[in-house]
Amino acid sequence: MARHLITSAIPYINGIKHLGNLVGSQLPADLFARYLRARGHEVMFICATDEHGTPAELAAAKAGKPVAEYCAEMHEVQAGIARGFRLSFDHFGRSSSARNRVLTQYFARVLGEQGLIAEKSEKQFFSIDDNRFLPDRYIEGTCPNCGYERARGDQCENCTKQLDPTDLINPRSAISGSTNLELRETKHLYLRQKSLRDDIRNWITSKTDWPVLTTSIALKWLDDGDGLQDRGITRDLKWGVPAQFEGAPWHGMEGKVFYVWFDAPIEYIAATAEWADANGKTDADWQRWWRTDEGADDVTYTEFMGKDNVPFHTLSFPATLIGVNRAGGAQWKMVDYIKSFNYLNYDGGQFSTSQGRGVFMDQALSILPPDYWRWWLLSHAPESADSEFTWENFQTSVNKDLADVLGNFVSRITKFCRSKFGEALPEGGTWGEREEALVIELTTRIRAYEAFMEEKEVRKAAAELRAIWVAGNEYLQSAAPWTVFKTDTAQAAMQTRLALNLTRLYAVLAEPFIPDASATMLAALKTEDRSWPDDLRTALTTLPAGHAFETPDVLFRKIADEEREEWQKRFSGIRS
RNA sequence: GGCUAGGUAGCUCAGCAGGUUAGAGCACGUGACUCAUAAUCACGGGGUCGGGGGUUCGAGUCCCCCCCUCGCCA
Repeated sequence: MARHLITSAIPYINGIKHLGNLVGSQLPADLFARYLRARGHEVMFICATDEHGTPAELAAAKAGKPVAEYCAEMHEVQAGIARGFRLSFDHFGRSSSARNRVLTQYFARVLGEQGLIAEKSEKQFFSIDDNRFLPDRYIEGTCPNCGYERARGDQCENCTKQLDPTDLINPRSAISGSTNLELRETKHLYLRQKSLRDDIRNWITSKTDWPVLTTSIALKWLDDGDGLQDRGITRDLKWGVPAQFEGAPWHGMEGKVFYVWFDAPIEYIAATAEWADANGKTDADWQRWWRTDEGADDVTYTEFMGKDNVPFHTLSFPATLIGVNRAGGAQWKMVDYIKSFNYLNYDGGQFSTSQGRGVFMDQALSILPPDYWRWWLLSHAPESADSEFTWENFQTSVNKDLADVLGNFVSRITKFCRSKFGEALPEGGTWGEREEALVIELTTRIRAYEAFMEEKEVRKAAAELRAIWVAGNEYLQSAAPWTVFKTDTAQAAMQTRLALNLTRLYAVLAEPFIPDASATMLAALKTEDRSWPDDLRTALTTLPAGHAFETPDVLFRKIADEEREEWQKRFSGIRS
């Protein structure tokens, strides 16, 4: 019995995420959380929406709504889709919550008191017509290097040259197109990460069991070029956590907010506090997950994210926590393991939110139930390298694995039993060599499955689970109760009873991957016994002779070629 | 240009403290079975492990060079 804190990278608020986002963080995190719960561990699984920043303000303006209202609505939309995919968050929070505002300001204050925050003055473009400062990438102009007329202030997309907004010829606002810009002096806070470089490096290098993908990205940022740079943690915006507050160790930050990447990871903690608020718990109840001085010592904390999020989770957020812990007051839990993922590509190119390319979460649910997506995405998770979604692969994988191997197993044994013995587990017969051999094989495979799940080796766990399903079909095929029935009814009864117990076992083992089908299987077997198969002999005799069941409908219908072709066409275009 | 990861059967991938005839799933072929969602099970064909050198008794597995893909950074 252990305590596991699990967080998934928090999705940005301005729209519905695509399947690549889902498989890179929320879905594998959910798999892990469900598995650990099934094993009887205490789990706190946290996610949230990341709501601050310029993109949210602009999206709200485009929708003609106040930004707070827009975020509240989009949060509900994303929460609904998460439920649709059966993501089992203990809490799905909001980075715009009061809890996050308080915590973010608290962390900033302590960092300031520790001398880890510097004030810097700099010049930034202010758009008079938009009445706002413009982030680098929201300024467009002519590239001084290649003459491309739509270069962005951070980089020219045409010649890839890195730019400073002031380099641009004829700069204009990307929001309104206005050229009525002026450079204004503005003051910002910087997190002095540079001074924490050695602490961060020591911490990273102590994590010898992390995926190379995670540590190599972190070390690269630590050491490349001039090494880790101090990072601006405030912005000239209205929508965010106010940077000037009572007790702040600085002045003159009125009208400024913390940068979205400063408050977003703090939301992991805040969302746990939101969980406590929403469930009538006390501060101590959430602090025992995050405060090592308040009982979080025995917590194992695992983060899930796509590779683009790694720098923030290996450098900026740890820098914040190291700095605050240094103050000697509250001691905050740092991550124990970061599971990072590569990208999922779509049919020969990239998924793209901005271009609307690929399949988005709401669209996916509108054409097929969540288990189909969960199974395909997890069994093809981009762990060792980028992987690719194609409709053909999706169709054959899902039809073969779910419909033929698992679904048909359940179908054939329940229907066979119903026609020969009726809808209750039949009595009689004794185990022989074939059954003993099955116990040995399943024991080996289930122990391997457990190991892969604990190591968060998602694809390998999926492959092992599938092999466990196949073992059931092999058993039935060689036992052939339909033939045995003709000469030895009792023996056929034993074989049937065993196979129906296998069905319960499959429901328990597969629950982290395909929770809906798992629930359907248990309901059909009229049992709520989800006990984990520590001992296979026990697991395969859990349902006794005489136990009634219901023959379920088809568990997974197959995807037809015509459907696949239609979807292929429908999703090849651009989402509006 | 620098760096990370990768280039293994038609497809998706595993393998690598270096060691007998290189593995899995899908696809393909043959057979078995008929309980089942035209499902299942068995067997089989198929790879000069990106290319070239080197170390070694022996190299997808280590070293060097080159080519290609993806990403990050400059």
